[in-house]
Formats: sequence, structure tokens, C-alpha cells
Amino acid sequence: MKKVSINDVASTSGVSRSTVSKVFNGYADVSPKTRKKVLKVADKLGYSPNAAARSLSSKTLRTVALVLNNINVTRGVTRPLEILKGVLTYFDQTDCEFVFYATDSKKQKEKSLRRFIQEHNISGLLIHGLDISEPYYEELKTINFPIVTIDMHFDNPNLGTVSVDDRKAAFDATTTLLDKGYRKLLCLNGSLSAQVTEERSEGFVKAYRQYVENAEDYILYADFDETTAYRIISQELKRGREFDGLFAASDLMAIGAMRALEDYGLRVPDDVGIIGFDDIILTSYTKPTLSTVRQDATDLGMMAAQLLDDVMLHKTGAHHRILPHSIIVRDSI
Amino acid sequence: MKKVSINDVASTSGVSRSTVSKVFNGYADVSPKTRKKVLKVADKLGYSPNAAARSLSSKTLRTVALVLNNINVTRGVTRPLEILKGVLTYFDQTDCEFVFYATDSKKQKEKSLRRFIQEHNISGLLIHGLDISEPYYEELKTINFPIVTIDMHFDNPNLGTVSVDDRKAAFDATTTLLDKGYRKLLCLNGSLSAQVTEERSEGFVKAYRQYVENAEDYILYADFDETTAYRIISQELKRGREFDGLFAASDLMAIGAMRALEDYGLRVPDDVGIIGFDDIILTSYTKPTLSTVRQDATDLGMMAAQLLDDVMLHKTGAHHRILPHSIIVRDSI
DNA sequence: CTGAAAGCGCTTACAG
DNA sequence: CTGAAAGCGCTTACAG
Repeated sequence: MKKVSINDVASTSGVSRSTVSKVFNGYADVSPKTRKKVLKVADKLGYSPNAAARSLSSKTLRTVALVLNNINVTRGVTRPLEILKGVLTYFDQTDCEFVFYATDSKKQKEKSLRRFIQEHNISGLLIHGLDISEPYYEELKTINFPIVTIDMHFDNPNLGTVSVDDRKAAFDATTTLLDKGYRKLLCLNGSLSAQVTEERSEGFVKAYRQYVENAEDYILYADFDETTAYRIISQELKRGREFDGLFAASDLMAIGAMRALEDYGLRVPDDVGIIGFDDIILTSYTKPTLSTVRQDATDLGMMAAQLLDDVMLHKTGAHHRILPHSIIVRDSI
Repeated sequence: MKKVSINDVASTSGVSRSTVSKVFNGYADVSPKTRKKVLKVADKLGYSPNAAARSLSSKTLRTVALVLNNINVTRGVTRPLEILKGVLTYFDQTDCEFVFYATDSKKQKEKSLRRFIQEHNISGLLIHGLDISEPYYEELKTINFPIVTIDMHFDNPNLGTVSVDDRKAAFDATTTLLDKGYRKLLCLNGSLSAQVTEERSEGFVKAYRQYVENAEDYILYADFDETTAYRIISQELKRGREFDGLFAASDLMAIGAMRALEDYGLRVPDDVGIIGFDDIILTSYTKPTLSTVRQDATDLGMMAAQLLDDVMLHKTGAHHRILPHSIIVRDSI
């Protein structure tokens, strides 16, 4: 496959490079006749403008990046893929170049976000999945650049954010449990290194303190993982902890807890009602099926892309956009 | 954030652009002293070579692309993400630039693979998920370029391929069913528009014809999807089709079939034994848990990346590398 | 409406 | 060991 450049198109259609460029960039000051000829030749030659050259020379071409941290740590969690899908769906209808970048703690140490941005001439960036202990998290606190964070917010007024209202979502989940008549609740929250964790605690407390004094005391911290949840709940049961309703901050933890309860001889939802978070696919396949808080990750991705686009075009300042959540009631409560 | 270019580094460290470039490309003919100084300045300035410029000017820089078709059509299938992970894992340890490209039928019509390759100066490409009716499938038949296809093979000797041995895998799955004593089998195969389908049919037939005359007659074609599988199996049952063992060409179909059987009043594995294909996460969560053919998609991605790298470096010609599969026996047989 | 020329940020022979 | 210069494939004022 030999390369065909703008020069080839120019010479074989008998016009200058400038003109070819204008045609491909939709400038109006080209005669219809010329335009047509150029397009025809380009098509015959199989010409497509080189992205690197465009990115180098153009002042207006925008390239946006989606940075995903810790991809695929857990099988069964398709969230990153869904976010990616949403982001692509949005940017496919724009003229932006799209760059995807998967990172992790190690890579973050080697290359700062600023450098990545420079390297790829990024004009706007979406980022998801950071732990509060990671380098990029630190960097985001002070950076000034068109960035939209997904599921994380910072004090930094330069950053846009998109997420569900985690406080409200946790409040709603807890309230759902209470409405069903469960009164002795437990909240199996995620890792404190995740930003959403604290907010979910607050939501739980806000709802539950209508019934108990120190609602905080009924919160356990885990790591979003099924196995850990299984271990923790098993322990609690052995220690004699009594509860009849459980709000877990991830579906995987809810599933782990469900297994622990079963193994201990308790039944869901008769002895203990459970509600999870995320609405991953597994929730429809467990027995009993799992009630949960649904947040549509594809919508979240689209929303993030939209916000970033608005920010880049100065249609709006950076701010926090909320994705609506919903409570899905299945058989576990 | 103001950009810092090679010129900035050159001038503030008092050397030429050439020298800075040499430092960053690991050339040996730079004095240790100069190298150190340049690196220090670059670090202070936050300099990182611009990828577009490098890609434009360098004759040696390799950029590889992963093209994924129809990402995320089905929730719960993490395969694309796992492949991506494997590919990244491999290329992270090389000096290749990595480009990710999500496509679909519509995009394929708009931009040929050749054009994509030109646009991004690609020197090697990985591709997954094509249907035989799609434009890129057609294009791949004749293209001559370093390409490794994942889960598809072509007569085109220029292309490398990586996959499990689908014929053998289907044979092994069927044999497993037979070994467990099931004798009246049914094969619920995927769509004929997927390439693996025919091979799996062959594997099924090869194993089953030891027991029946026209093993072909016991193959049904669906589309890998749970709902369709449910519908088809329900129909067959109503029509009076009798079988005590089912090999499904995807776990999702196996699950759909399982539900159809249950709804019809049959029990798995007592009345009908089921084995699926892929080992998606759901298999461990259904009741009964699902036996299946395991293929590790992350390994597949790594293997594909490895092969592509070898081909690009002329360490080997394009050929077919087989990923080992294994039979996972769970409660459904 | 068209094209010559400068420039984007690099790399790479090549001369010294 | 170092640097001047050409070139990668484009875009974009600018002159005509």
C-alpha cells in the first residue's frame, strides 16, 4: 500500500495543495467545478488527509481524549466500555479527533496528564476511574484545562463533572429498604479511597437517622469487591451482628453479601432485604434477582462528552451535571 | 497551559534541536553531560515530544491500531474490553504508538480500512468483531498490510490470525456432553454471518456422528443472543423436539435456552445437560452454574499483539496462532 | 476563486 | 560529539 498525499491529489487534478486542502475543510471559496474534480480524484486515489499533519498544522482542529484508569480490573463490570460507547456516540457526530488512553498507577507516575495533553495536542479531556491516592488525582486538583471528570468531583473550579447524585441515590436506596419495612439496616460501603464513598455514607445516614440515633455506626467499609464483601458479611454474622436490610454500594458487593447470608443460613429477601448499586448485568441473573440503583453509563459518557464540548466551545463554564438515577426493584427486597 | 516544544528545551539548555531529539530517541552519540542537562531542562519545562510531529517526521516510529467493531452491543459481554486490555498490556512494553478505533457498519461504509490506515499512519493493525456482510470484511480479503485478525480467518495469506480452534472446541464440548451420557443432542449455533459458526458446526458433527447418522440435522442457527435462543428453544420444545443435551455456541444462548427449558418444565441438568461457549462472567452466577468452553480474551489480545509485532518486524510471516481453550465443567451437565 | 509561501514540531542524513 | 538544513503532510493568512 503506497501512501497518497495531498500533493498527489493536487497534481493529478491540476490544482494547488491549498485548493485541495480547502475542499477537504469545507471552505466556501472553491468553485463547484474544482471541488467536484478534486473530490473525484481524491476518491479514485484513495486519499484521506493525514491526521498527524492536520493536528500539527491546524489551529482549529480539536482533539479530545478519554482517559480510563484501571480498565478491566473486575470481570463482569462493563462500565468502562459503556462510558466509552457513550463518549464515542457523542463525538462521532462532531469533527473532533478522538484519542483513547488507558492508564494505571504505574503509567501515571511515568507521564503526567499535562505531558499526555502536550504529546497529543489535546484540546479537551474526559477522565474516569481515578483513586484518590493516584498521581492524576493530585494533578487534577490544580490543573487549568478543559476537563470533565466522570464520577469524581474536585474543588477545582476549572473542572467539569458528571455523575449521579450519589448522596441522593444512597438516600433513595436506603429509603426503599425502609419503605419495605426493613428497620435494622446495614450499609456496606465502598473503599474510602473512592470519592463517591463518603457521599453514599451521607445519603444512608440521612435516610436512616429517622429511625436510629447513630446511623453512622451501621456503615461498614469494603472495596467494592465481591469476595471482600463475602468475607466481611460472614464475619459480621459470626460476630452476632443483626440486620434485616442491607444497602451495598456496588452490585458485586451485594452479590457477595447475598452469598454470605445464604451460606450462613439466612434467606433473601425473607430474612434480609438487599439493594445494590450500579445495575450491572449480573443483577438480573442472580437468584433472587437483585434490586439496585441504576445509572446508565452510556448516558453518563454522552453527558460527559456533551459537557466537555460545551466547555471547549465556551458555551458554558465548567460545572457539575447530574445524571438521573432510578431505583430498580427486583426480588431481593 | 502553554505548550513547550523542542525549541524551548534546545534554547534553554543551550544545544540544538537535533541534540535534544537525539537525547529523547536514545541515540548514543550524545555526551553524558549534554544528555543529562537536556533531560533536566526538559523535566523542568515539562516537555514531552509531540506525537503528531514524531509520527509525521519519523521513518521508524511504529503506530499500531486496534479496530473493534460493534462495541458493546450486548451488556454483560466484556470480551472487547478484555481483548483491549491484552493488546495494551503487550504494546505498553514496546515503543509503539497505540491507536484505538471503534467502528460499525455505518462508519465502515464512510471510511475504508485503507483510508484509516493512511489517516493515522498506521504500520500494523489488529481487528476484531467483523460480520461477514460488512465492508471491512470484504476489504480484508485482498488487502496487503501487516494485519492480525482476531477470531476470523481469511484466505488472504497476508493476514495473520489468532483464535481458539473452534472446530476442536466444539468437538470437545460435544464430547463432554456425550461422555456424561447425554445421547440426544442439539447444537444451538450462532449466526451464519459469523465466521466461527461453520467451524463449530463441523466440530459438533464430527463428535456426534459417532452416534447418529445425520448429525447436521441437529444443528439450529441463531444469533448468539439470549432472547433469540429463548424463543427458538421454546418453539422447538413446543414442536415436540426431543433432546437431552445442548451445546450452545455462546453462553448467552445457553442461558436463554436454560430459561426456555425451565419455563417448559424441564430441569437442567437432570432432563437436559447444557454446555455453552466463552466463559463469560454470568456462567458462575446462573442456577445451575453453566458449563462452558473457556477462552481467555485477554490472552487472545496479547497473543494477537505479539503476532502483529512479529509480523511487522519480519520475525515471522503471517499465520494462524491458536489460543488453547479448556472445558469448564459446572453444574449444568 | 486560486496558489505561493510560511509554519506546525519533530527526525534524520550529513558535514564538520 | 554537535548542529544546520531538508523534509514529513498538512493549514492558513495573504496576494492576486
